[in-house]
Amino acid sequence: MKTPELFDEKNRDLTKEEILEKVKSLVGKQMIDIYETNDFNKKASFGYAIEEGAFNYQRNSKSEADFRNENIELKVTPYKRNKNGSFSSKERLVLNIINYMEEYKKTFEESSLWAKNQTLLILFYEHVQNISRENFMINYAILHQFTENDLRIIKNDWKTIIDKIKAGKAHEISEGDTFYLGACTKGANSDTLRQQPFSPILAKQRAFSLKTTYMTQIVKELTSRTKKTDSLFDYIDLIDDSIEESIIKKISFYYGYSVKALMELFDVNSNAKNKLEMIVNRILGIKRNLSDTPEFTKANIKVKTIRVNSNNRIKESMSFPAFKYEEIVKETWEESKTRALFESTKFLFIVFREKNGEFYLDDVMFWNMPVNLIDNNVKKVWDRTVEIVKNGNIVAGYKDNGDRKTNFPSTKFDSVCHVRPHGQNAKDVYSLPTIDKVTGSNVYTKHCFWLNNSFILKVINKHHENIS
DNA sequence: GCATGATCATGC
DNA sequence: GCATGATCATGC
Repeated sequence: MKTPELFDEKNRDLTKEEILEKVKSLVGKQMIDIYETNDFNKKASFGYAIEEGAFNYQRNSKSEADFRNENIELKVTPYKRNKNGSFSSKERLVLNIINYMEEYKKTFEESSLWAKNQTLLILFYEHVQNISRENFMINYAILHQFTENDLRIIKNDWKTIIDKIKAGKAHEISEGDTFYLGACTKGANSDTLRQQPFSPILAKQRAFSLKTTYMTQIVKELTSRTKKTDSLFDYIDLIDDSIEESIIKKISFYYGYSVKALMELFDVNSNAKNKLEMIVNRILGIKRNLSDTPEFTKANIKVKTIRVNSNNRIKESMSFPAFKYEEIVKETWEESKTRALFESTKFLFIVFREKNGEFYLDDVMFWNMPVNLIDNNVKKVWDRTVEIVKNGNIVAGYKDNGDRKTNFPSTKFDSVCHVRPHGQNAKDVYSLPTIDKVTGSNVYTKHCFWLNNSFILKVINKHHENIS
């Protein structure tokens, strides 16, 4: 095991060529190789082993980049293979901790973020289930510099975060606020709190980070040598450096057009089921789906088309991927998939309103769920759901037609969300951690969290009032 | 008429 | 075959 006096800080002054030379020798190496050839503690993280072992400088939390002469910051991060064979990033990439008391005084160019993270040397290793971490292998290394378009979006994201600090709302920062650059919680636990300059309320300690979805896009580019996906920027110009403004401006030009007129105008096949989304794609001039553009993938934006009936109601609530019963009972709320889903997703709502029997394009808005709703309403529903599953208490009884009635929290339980089936049919099931008391079965129909239609209506009506 | 259980349809 | 966005169907 290395002791500090053996480190040589001069290694932080290596030239770019020397750094890349060394990195080349690391690609294809397993953790165990790096531990052994560098006499390094096997319990250490891959990142530490590379910094202290392979590069022989002491790990630090300095505000300058690791390789200070070249201004290159070293990162080691995992990716994984999905069930369908594709690859995605396992985690967000954490950059530097945000000092709420200082960061707001700076311009982006002077920011701690930019000072340290202009150029990232990212080493990717594959995280594989059921193999010992010592055998994880570095498979890719890239010197990442932000493209001009990425940078414009990241600057805008940085400003969004800073604006929240300036408004005395550092405690309300959420990853869903921004597109590529997030502010994720970072500390010994989620209770690590810090002062903020414009409010007495202590805020969770957070770090700038590149969202998991942003990292996934990089992983996809590395792992697939084939097609490049449509870039949104091949079709639209960024206005005021913001995805948000650009898309709203382009779509809002067609406010008041009927679905029928838009379908004729953009030559959309009338039989298509997802015709509303197709219309939006055509308005933006995108060949495939808006949600498949790298920008929307990187920013984790879900596109949802919403129809408001003439009686000012939305017929359907909004569904999400089904949760796994066995998983959800093992999670804590803070670490749960459900919390992550609502915190990190940004929505693009495209609203069509019915008038005289026909739907008209009416509004476009980006939205993400405020943190207080996530940690109060959604948590309440989640807690109740977990309790029911844990106790084998899902089924409450049967209706006359044989349909089962459940104890899952309904729309009456909470104003924001509820739990309902979401599968191919009642036989589409996931296994239960506890046998259900009524059915005696160890499986149950897949369910998911749904946003209440009444809640969605409130969100879009409020937006409608604010702009008109 | 709505809430809730169930299911469809598409794409990978 | 399954995940996911979207919608149907009917008992209360």
